[in-house]
Amino acid sequence: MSIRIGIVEDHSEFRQSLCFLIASYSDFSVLWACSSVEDAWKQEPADVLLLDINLPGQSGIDAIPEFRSRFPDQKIIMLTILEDEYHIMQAIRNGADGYILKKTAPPRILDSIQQVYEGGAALTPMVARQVLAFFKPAATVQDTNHLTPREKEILALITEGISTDKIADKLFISTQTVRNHIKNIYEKLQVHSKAQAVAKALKEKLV
Amino acid sequence: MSIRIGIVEDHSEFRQSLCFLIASYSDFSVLWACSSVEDAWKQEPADVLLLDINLPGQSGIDAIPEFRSRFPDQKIIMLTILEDEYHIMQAIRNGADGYILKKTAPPRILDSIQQVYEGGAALTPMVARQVLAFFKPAATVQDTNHLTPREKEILALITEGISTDKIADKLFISTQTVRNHIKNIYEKLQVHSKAQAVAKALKEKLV
DNA sequence: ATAACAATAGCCCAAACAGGTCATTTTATA
DNA sequence: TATAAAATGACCTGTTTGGGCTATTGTTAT
Repeated sequence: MSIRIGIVEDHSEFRQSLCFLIASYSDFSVLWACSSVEDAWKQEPADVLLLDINLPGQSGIDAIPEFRSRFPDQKIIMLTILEDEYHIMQAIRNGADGYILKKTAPPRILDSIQQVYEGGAALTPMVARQVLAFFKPAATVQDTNHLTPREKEILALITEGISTDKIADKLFISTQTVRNHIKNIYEKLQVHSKAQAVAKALKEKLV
Repeated sequence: MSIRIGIVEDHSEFRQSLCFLIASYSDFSVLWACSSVEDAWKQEPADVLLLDINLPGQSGIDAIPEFRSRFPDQKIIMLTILEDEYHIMQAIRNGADGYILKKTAPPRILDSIQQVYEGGAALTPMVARQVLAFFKPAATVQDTNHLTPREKEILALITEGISTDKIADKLFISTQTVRNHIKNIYEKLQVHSKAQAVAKALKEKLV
């Protein structure tokens, strides 16, 4: 069974090229292709949606939430020429699973579709760079200084809801050791359970 | 001129494999390969550095800032088996240009090196997904609506770190009832422990 | 060299928790 | 007035956690 793709792209030439490209691989098939968000509502859900931003009528970015609520399982990849921070971040905040540029080499576009279909996210390298840039100035002035690196690491894993045993597996140390670290964390944070530790860590941005 | 690569990887077998892989492409060459951060300081700057996280001595993540200040032009790609949020975000905050998993197919590893060398960033799809997840806080407002008022109330108390028994006392209902509510909350939030419930509630502002 | 700290690992016990199934009552609303 | 949803309560089982200990190995700083 091939991955069924929906295309929303108003530039007819590029839309045609995409269709030909996709049709030339047996793993992919074009379920439908249209030129506006409004037309897309009349279509059945695809596995993966290739969505342009600049469209006649509603913008592709603004349509993401509605696509998601109508067809929660349909993955959404933005395929656009826009590579500015504003559009990238808006798309991501609205829930896009991928953001790739039209100038991307055809095989890479198909790679991205495959990756997103498999549950990953796909970002063109230059887009990925801008996304990562958002995290650099962080440097979170942490009050956690009294927590050792190992303790911070374990607290972060607890905050992800991972059990003591799983943390031990992940860090390649014994369960006992993890439990000791947890006890020390509790003492430093003045809490008595994982739920409290998670609350404190998240509320005070220790993680 | 080929892209000169530095490798810091303590697992000798994997290090060898990487060297062979890279050597088999004319566009890439291994400038040096060593097994610890400490050894890496003795090497000359590479174009792109493949850096493991779990290493004897200093962790690859902690070494990123020093690599960056010593050799600002050297790109850094984390190449690791760790795919948890904590390590990913730490690496990004510290300034990594890429984060890919060791299980990545060899051609994709080389793709990533090329992309990073060209000024982009490279993220394995599953890593990209976790990074993007950081930007969608809203979206889940809907999800809270299916929690009943009583469930929200109890979730809030759990988030304060109060035990099941104490919650029962506070609400003048039996411990069993509280436990049933908690079970229902777990099912609706798709979690399996209080720590996870607190994390989800706080991260998605359900409380 | 010695003290302090971090990270590792183990033991025991009691309390808390998670998962499963079932049943009753109240409340809202179609 | 059916009926669906919410809130209440219970039993059983096995797992996880929290708190109390001790102890070894490194590393760091005095």
